[in-house]
Amino acid sequence: MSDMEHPLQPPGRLRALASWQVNKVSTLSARLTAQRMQLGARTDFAVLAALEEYGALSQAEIGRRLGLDRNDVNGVLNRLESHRQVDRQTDPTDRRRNLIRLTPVGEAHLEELQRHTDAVQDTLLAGLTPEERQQLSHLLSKLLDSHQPQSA
Amino acid sequence: MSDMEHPLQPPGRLRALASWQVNKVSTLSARLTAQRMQLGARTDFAVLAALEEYGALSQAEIGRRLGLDRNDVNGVLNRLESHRQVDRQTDPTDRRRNLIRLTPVGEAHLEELQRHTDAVQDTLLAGLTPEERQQLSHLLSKLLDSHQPQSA
DNA sequence: GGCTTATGTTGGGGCAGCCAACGTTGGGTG
DNA sequence: CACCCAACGTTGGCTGCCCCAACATAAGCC
Repeated sequence: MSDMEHPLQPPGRLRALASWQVNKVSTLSARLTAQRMQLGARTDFAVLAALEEYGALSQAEIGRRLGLDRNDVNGVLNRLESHRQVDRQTDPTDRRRNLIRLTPVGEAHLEELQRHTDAVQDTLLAGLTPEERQQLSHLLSKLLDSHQPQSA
Repeated sequence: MSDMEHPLQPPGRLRALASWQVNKVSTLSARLTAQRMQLGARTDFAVLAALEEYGALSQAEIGRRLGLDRNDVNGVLNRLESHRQVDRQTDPTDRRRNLIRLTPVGEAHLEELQRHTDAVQDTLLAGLTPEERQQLSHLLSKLLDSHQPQSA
């Protein structure tokens, strides 16, 4: 072996850094996602999932639940609405709000994205045992929960 | 209390998704970072750390070790060089390469950034016990290692 | 000598998070 | 009631990060 190729490892100051690791895993996940679908579909998936689980929501409420900025929610909805995946109409009981509703087209799209998402998930976590996956998810959940007002 | 504020939880389809969780933790980390330093300082820190640990490197090698694009490495180095934190000169043994060297100014800056980074780290992981932090870091390392050719 | 490869550089595209501002609407208070 | 404040949707813009394409130069290989 002698002094074969350098391992090309990142410096130790970074290897130990949780924020660095998380960043890398995040972009890795983005890369894997881009191989199977449009990158922006991740946000679409999140919004559609929120509507499917909670029914009609206002744009601000979507943003709060997903940790997204109001502006960005607006942009996503414009795209979804143009594809008829979502229905947008002013709330009669509060004319400031827009009530966003999932259409059948949107539901179908949600399920399709779910399949792609699951596939990405499997690829991403391929190196971990089922127990480790569960552990990782649990730790991340706990971390996120500890930062309650993760507004946006 | 009755039916106080909705929990404002994200939909279940996302809560269980490792890629979603990782994304959220990553942006959370970015937010915490932005409170203490320039956002771009994260990449500066990475580059400076690589130079400090491995000595003089070429730009391409920096990119490979950190998982950064050659172009972006170039941009960072332009900034670092303009601040005299880094020294750039063509490698006499291979005139294609630029040998990048850390200057004393750069070393000082690295240590300063290290302090800020540690503080961010503590805030980010505040909700986890030391054992959990170690576990999380270990799992993320294993995940990253399982995707060897994480080129850039 | 020619071929391929690597390197640095320039320029550009796209996504994501964020902030500021505006007009509209509701809720509350005087 | 008039008034002020808070929330909402919308527009526009900025920054960081990842990525791709192209080019000229320089090394290495046959």
